[in-house]
Amino acid sequence: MTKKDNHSRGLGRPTMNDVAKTAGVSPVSVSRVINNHPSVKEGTKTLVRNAMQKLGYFPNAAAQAMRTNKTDTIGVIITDIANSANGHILQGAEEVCNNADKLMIATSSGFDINRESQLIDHMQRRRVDGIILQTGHEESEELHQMIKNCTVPIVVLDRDLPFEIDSVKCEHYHAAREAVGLLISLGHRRIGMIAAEMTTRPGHDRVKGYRDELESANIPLDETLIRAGSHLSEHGYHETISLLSSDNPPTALFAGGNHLQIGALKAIKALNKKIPDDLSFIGADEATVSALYTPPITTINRDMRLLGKKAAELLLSRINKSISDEVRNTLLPSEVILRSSCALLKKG
Amino acid sequence: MTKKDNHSRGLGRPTMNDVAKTAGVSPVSVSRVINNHPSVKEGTKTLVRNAMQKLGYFPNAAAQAMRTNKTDTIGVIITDIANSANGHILQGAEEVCNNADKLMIATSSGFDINRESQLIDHMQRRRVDGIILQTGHEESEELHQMIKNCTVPIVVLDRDLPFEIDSVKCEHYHAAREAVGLLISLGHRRIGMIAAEMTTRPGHDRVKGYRDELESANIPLDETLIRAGSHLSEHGYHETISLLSSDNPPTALFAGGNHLQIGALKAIKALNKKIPDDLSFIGADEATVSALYTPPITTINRDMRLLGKKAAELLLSRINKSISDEVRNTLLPSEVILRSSCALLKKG
DNA sequence: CAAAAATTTATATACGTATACACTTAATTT
DNA sequence: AAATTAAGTGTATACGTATATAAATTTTTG
Repeated sequence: MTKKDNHSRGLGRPTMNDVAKTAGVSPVSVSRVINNHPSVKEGTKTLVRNAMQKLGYFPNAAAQAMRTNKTDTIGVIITDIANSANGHILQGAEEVCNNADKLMIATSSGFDINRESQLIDHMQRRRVDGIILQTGHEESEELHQMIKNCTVPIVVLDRDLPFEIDSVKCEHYHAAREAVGLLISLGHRRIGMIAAEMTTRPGHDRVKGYRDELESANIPLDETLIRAGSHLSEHGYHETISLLSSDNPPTALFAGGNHLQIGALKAIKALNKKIPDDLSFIGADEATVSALYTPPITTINRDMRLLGKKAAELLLSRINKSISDEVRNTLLPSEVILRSSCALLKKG
Repeated sequence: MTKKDNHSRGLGRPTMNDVAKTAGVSPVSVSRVINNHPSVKEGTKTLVRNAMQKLGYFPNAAAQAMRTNKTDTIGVIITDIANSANGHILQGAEEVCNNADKLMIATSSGFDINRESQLIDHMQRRRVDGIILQTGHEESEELHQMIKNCTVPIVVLDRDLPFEIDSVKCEHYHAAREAVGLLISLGHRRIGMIAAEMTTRPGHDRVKGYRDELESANIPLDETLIRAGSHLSEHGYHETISLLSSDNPPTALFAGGNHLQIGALKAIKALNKKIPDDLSFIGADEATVSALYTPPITTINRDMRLLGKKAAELLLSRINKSISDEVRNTLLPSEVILRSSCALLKKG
C-alpha cells in the first residue's frame, strides 16, 4: 500500500490516483480523460470512466484551481437578494455565465459596508475570474480603495464611482424628467418626490431629473416636497404620510424606487386617498404591482435582466481580453409606461 | 533569485513566500499570523501584517481548501432566483451562514433538470461544506441518485423525496383545507383550483387539501375545476380565463402559488370580473400584491426567510455533527390571512 | 549560572491536479 | 528493412498553503 492511497485506506474522497489505480492506468491518463485531451485511446477512456463511476470520483476544484490558476467562476455581490429587481439582474447574468461555462455565484451584502468589503475579500481569496458588484455605498472611500486594489476585473452595476471603472448603468435622469414633465403637463405644480439614498444613482439622478424638469418649467422648487434618504418601503410609507398630511400637500407624487412605491401606495391606502382623483401617482421599477393596481400605475421601468446580461457580457469580455483595454460604460434605457394613475389637476 | 519567487518576477499574485521574504520571516510565521495562531510574537505579527498590506496579499482559498479539506462555503441551489419568495429564502439562509462564518453562494437552476445536476456536480467539485437544495424535479430518478450519492450533506427545501433525507418543509395541506373550508363556509360549492406542478409539494399538497376538504363537506368533486400543471404566471392566467369563461364557471377561486395568483388576477382583470362580487378569491405566497390589491386579498402566507434560516441551521448542525445522525424533517406552518376578497355566495 | 522549560521560528512535506518531458509502441515512409 | 513519424502512456514536478517535527531562542527555575 503506497503513501498516497488515501481512498482505499478509507480516508477522504477518491482522487485521481485512486481512479488511476482502479483503472490500471497512470494518473496522467485520468487527467487527460477529465480534460478531454485528444490523445487517449478509446479503450483507456472507458476504463477510466468506469473507474470514476465506480469510485464516485469528482475532480477537486481547489486542486484544479491551484494548478491552473483559473476557477471559471464569476462572483456577484448584490445589495439585497430579497429584492426581486435584483433577482432579475442575477437571472440575466446567470444566463450569460452559463452559456460561457462559468459558474456564477451570488452573494448579498444587505447594504452593510463591512459585509461588502468582506465579500470582495472572499471573492479575491477564492480567485474568481471576475466580480459583478452592486455596491450600496458609492461614497465610501474605503470601498473605492478596495475596488481599485482588486486583483480581479470588476464590473460595477448601476452605480457612479469617482474613478474609471467598467460599468453598466441605467438611465434614470431623463426618465425622471419625462415622468415629472408628464405630471406638469397635466397641470400639477406641487409634485412630491420620494427617493432613495442620494449617494446612489437611482436616488441621485432621479432627484436631479425632478429638479431640472421643474426648473425648465419655471416652477419654483419647494425643498420640503423632496424626501430622499432610503430605498426602504418604510421610508416611502412615512414620507408619503408626512407629505399628504401636511398643510399644503402635493397633488401628485413620484416614488422613485420599487420598495418606495410599495410603501407610498400603502400610505395612500391608509389615508384613504384615491388615485388619481385625490392624487396623481408615478412609480418606478415595480412591474407587477403597477400593472395590477387599481388603477394601473404609470411607472418608470427598466430591463433588469438585460442589465445583468450586459454586465456579465462585459465582464466576460474583459476576462477573455476580447475587448480593448479602455474602460467601458454602458448605459441602458429606462422607459415610462403610461397607465391611468395620472390625471388632469382639478382646478380650485 | 530562488525558484519560488514568482511575485518579484512579476508573475501572478503574491504568495506567503513573498510576504515572508518581505517581512524577513519564514513562511510559517505568515501562515500563523493569518490563522491567528497564539504563539507568534507581537513584533513579528506587525512585520507580517505590514508586508501583506504592502504587497496586497490575499490568501489563496484554493490552496487553503486543498490543505485543510474545508472551504467554509455553503452552496444553495434554488429553482428560480427571480422569484422574490426564493429571494427571501436566500436572505434567511445567508444570515445564518454569515453568523457561522460560512460563505453562502447562491445559484439557480431555472427549473432545468440538467442544470440542476450540473450545479450539484459543481458544488461537489468545489467541496462546499454542504448544500441547500430546492429541486424543481422531485420525481426524477436520476436526481434521486445524484442526491443519494452526494458526498456532502444536503438539506432539501420544501420538497418530498422518496427516501430519507434532511429537509425543511412548509405545511401546505392543512392551510389549503382551511382556505377551501373558508370558501365553503361562505356558501361556495363550485370552487376553482389553480395549482403548480403536481410533482412538487406546494402543488401536490394544496390540491390534496382542496380535494379532502370538499369531500369532507360532501361536495362532489368536479375535476374540470382543478387546473394544476405549472407554477408560471401564464398558467394561472390561461386557466383562469378558461375557468371563468366556461359554461358553469366557479364562484370562487383558489390560486395556489405566487405567480399563479398574479396570472389569475390579471385574467380576472382582463375579463372585467369584480372580486369579491363576481368571484371570491384566495391566493398564496404573494404578500405585497395581496395586501395592496383592491380589494385586499385573502392569502396563504408562509415565512420564507424562516424557511431559509431553518434549512441553514439544520445544515450547519449536520456539518458540525452537533446533532444526532438521524434524519431531520422540520415542518413550518402556513397561515391563512383573512382579507376582503371572499364574500358570501349570492343566492340565485 | 547552568539547566530545564517555555516560547518562537525554521525545515520539510503533503494535499490533488495539470503539464513539460521522456519514453514506448505502432504506423508510415524511404 | 531501416528510419522517420505519430500516437499513446508514464515520470517527475510545481501550484500555495498548513502542520508535524526539529531547531533556535528566550525565560524561568533550582
